[in-house]
Amino acid sequence: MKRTLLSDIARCLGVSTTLVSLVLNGKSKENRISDEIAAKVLETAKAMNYKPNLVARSLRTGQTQTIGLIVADIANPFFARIARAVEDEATKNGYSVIFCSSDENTDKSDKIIHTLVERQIDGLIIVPVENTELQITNLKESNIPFVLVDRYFPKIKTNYVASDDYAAAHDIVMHLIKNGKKVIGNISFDFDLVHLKKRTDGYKAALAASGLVYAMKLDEKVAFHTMETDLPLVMDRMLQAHPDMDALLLHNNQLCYHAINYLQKAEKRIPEDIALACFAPPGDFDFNHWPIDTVEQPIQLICQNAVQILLDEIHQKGNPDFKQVSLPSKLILRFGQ
Amino acid sequence: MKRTLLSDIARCLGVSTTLVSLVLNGKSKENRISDEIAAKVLETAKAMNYKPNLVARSLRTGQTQTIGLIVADIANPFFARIARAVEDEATKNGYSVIFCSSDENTDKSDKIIHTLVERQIDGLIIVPVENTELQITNLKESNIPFVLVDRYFPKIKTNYVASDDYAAAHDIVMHLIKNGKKVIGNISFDFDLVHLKKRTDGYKAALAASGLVYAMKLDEKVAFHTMETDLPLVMDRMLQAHPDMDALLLHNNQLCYHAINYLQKAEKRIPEDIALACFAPPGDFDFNHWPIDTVEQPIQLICQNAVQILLDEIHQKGNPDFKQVSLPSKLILRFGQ
DNA sequence: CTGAAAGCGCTTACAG
DNA sequence: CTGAAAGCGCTTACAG
Repeated sequence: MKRTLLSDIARCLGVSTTLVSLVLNGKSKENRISDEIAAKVLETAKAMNYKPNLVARSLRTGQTQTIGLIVADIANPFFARIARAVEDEATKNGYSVIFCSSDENTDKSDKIIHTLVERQIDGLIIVPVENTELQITNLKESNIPFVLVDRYFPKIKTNYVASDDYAAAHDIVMHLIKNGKKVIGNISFDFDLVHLKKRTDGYKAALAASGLVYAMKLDEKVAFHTMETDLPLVMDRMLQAHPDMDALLLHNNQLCYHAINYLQKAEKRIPEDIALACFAPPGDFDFNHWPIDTVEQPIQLICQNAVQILLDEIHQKGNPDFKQVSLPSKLILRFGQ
Repeated sequence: MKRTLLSDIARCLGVSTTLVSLVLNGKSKENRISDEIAAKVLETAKAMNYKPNLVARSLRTGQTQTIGLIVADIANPFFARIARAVEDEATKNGYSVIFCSSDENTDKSDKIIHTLVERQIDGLIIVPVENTELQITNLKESNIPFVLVDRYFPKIKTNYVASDDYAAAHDIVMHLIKNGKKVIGNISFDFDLVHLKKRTDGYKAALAASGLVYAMKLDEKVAFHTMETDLPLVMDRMLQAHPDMDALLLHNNQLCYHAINYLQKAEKRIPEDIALACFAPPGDFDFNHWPIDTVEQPIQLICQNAVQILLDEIHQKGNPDFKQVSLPSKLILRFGQ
């Protein structure tokens, strides 16, 4: 069955395509099109099952009503939630979203950005990979609106929406301390990304504020792609240097799962012997057997803000001021007081 | 900075856009374009940082190199994995993917399909919602290639790739029985979808094959959107009717989390008092404290197959035969033998 | 109140 | 070996 075109409707009614286009786009009033003919157009379009070709419209208007979303890995629940939140906010505004996974890989990130730009997306929501400052700078120069999310580069002036990692790390470590923990470790990733650095800074600040000493051997990093094998080695090292370690802050939920695994094998009790706290997607530890403190980032709010900022910029091109938003996380404290 | 067009390159070199287009699309040889000029075109395109406008190309060729993906909820880890697997296979073949969440809602599914069709996607991968037979039939008539995934409608002839739910349910219940369980419950969703029915059929078959009686009060369903509150009520009813219930098959992982919760409150041991088995995304219970049997569907294989079938159909339009694939799941048995 | 015509940026028969 | 021209299906000044 051939698809109906604007011109089919026009021919069928003996009017111009201009007329039909105007009516179907709800511009009858502004163009003083008679109610009678407008009604007939609407009716005929429906009867002929007309569906506009959005590609043609896009070529003409220069707008695709599509935004690109770049995350590290859509299969990871944290990014899956970001995707959903972006989708909802975009859909509400008539936009669709094309997603791509960067796998924290610089080259892949570069390719993805190019593809998305060639596809003429109207804007981009990006969870940036480390060492992509140049890609982001180039993007700025090409005048394509974008908003960084979850992470950002302090040296580049861009829009971004992130969460308050420093405060969250500080506060959750304070909770550990308040519950008697004194030798607290910190495990991050070896990414050169500022949000991780801020978490570590927050951790350090909490120690300092409580008069606890900071020990280098309790402040470690693992490689993201090999965390499963790295984590036990790191924990071995930490416990060897500080056998009295009694709590641990982990920079994401997967690290925490591996830590649980490690502690079970080592027959340490959680949280009595070693308490765990980590950054995790909302709800992630709700059904976990062990009471683990988590920092839940306000994903939905972050994405709503990000999409809104993006759409604002799309609609008033050439806006020179950047929006930089930091939203508070939620602490879920599952043990002690 | 203005974007470079084909015509800019042509003008710059004093050749036609035809020439430039042919070269950039790697058709120099077929059109016997001199190596010299081809090289110059390539060089200039690079120097001018040319990025083709894929929207214009799409309008001309009638192909968008985009596939639409409709899942129930991209934030759900199961569907997030589907998204990732689809993305990888699509990207490998030069396609991008637009995703949409249906929320198991018929109207939403209808809207999404329309939007995607208007956007001229070349094909669709769909996890269909219940009661959308009509939508799927209409899609067939509009000649847009599509493949159903995870679920399908037995009454409609379409492409689909699913997993062998009957065998998986049968086999995992057999494992419960083999380990001494005799009063086994089954909790599904109240969706009118055949894959769920097959799971229940497999459950029944395992009971029958083992000489265990099937009890209606042990075979229950909950409403998807209210499972959290429904599940405890259902389990109350089951245990009231059969206080000796010693195992339970749950049709997805979330149900299982709520069941764990329930059993902990009831101070029942897992698996000694009541063993649990469920369908779950790969790896989902790897870090769980309780040894729970899971059926892991071969998501990656399903999606690779689905995308391949879709692309085959896109490239040889009017292909009349439907591919219907059922792939074996993997059983992860975590207790007993 | 309505229509003829140009144009978005490509690709691709067709001609030479 | 290369180019002029049509056309994909819309939207939108512009004219009347």
